[in-house]
Amino acid sequence: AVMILRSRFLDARRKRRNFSKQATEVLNEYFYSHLSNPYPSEEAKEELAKQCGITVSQVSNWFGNKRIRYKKNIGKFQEEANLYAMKTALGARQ
Amino acid sequence: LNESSKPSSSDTQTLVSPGNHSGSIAAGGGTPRTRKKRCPYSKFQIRELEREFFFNVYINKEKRLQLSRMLNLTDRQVKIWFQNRRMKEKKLSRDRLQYFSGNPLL
DNA sequence: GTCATTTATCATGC
DNA sequence: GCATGATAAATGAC
Repeated sequence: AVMILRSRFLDARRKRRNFSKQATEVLNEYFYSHLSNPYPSEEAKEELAKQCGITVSQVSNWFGNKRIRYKKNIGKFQEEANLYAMKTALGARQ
Repeated sequence: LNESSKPSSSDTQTLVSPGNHSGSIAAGGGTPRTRKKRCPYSKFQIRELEREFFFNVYINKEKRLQLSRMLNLTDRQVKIWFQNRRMKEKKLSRDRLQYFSGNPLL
């Protein structure tokens, strides 16, 4: 039984699975609403992890990847940025 | 394959953009200092590093110099490898604990 | 020394 | 075929 768990643990680490649509939504909302300083605190990471159903490490990985990929090609993310800017603007109006 | 990642003699042109580590991600205006390009180590280098890591998680200066010469790495690279390896071990322990602690065993 | 990062690379999903 | 998540070198703060 232990060996089975161990092998499953190793496999779970190796295999990559995309996050849910809702999780990506939450992460993007935070990223684009903090675009001037997209570095969530440890507490914020824990809250995001809770909301998204992922681990704090996965939140850190997501923000690390997002920051570098956004910086390397801002143009590619312009549409996405406008979308979430619009979304938060409408949300604040309610 | 790749046994040499040491900047032996005059290799200092495998260097890249700065280590922008301050606040925003908008590329800071000045000081484009150089950062060494990330160079994955060979299987042989990893095997020897892991072998030493198994004996002691903290490596002393003499073994470090010895290893760096054997693997054609700088002593700084060996030092940093051990630092990163200790962090990896810590993360593995955290993940194991989280995975095997009370939760669905699916 | 630790540790949050940056950056490139690897592995997988689709 | 790239998008995406995870990992491996390398840096810097402390």
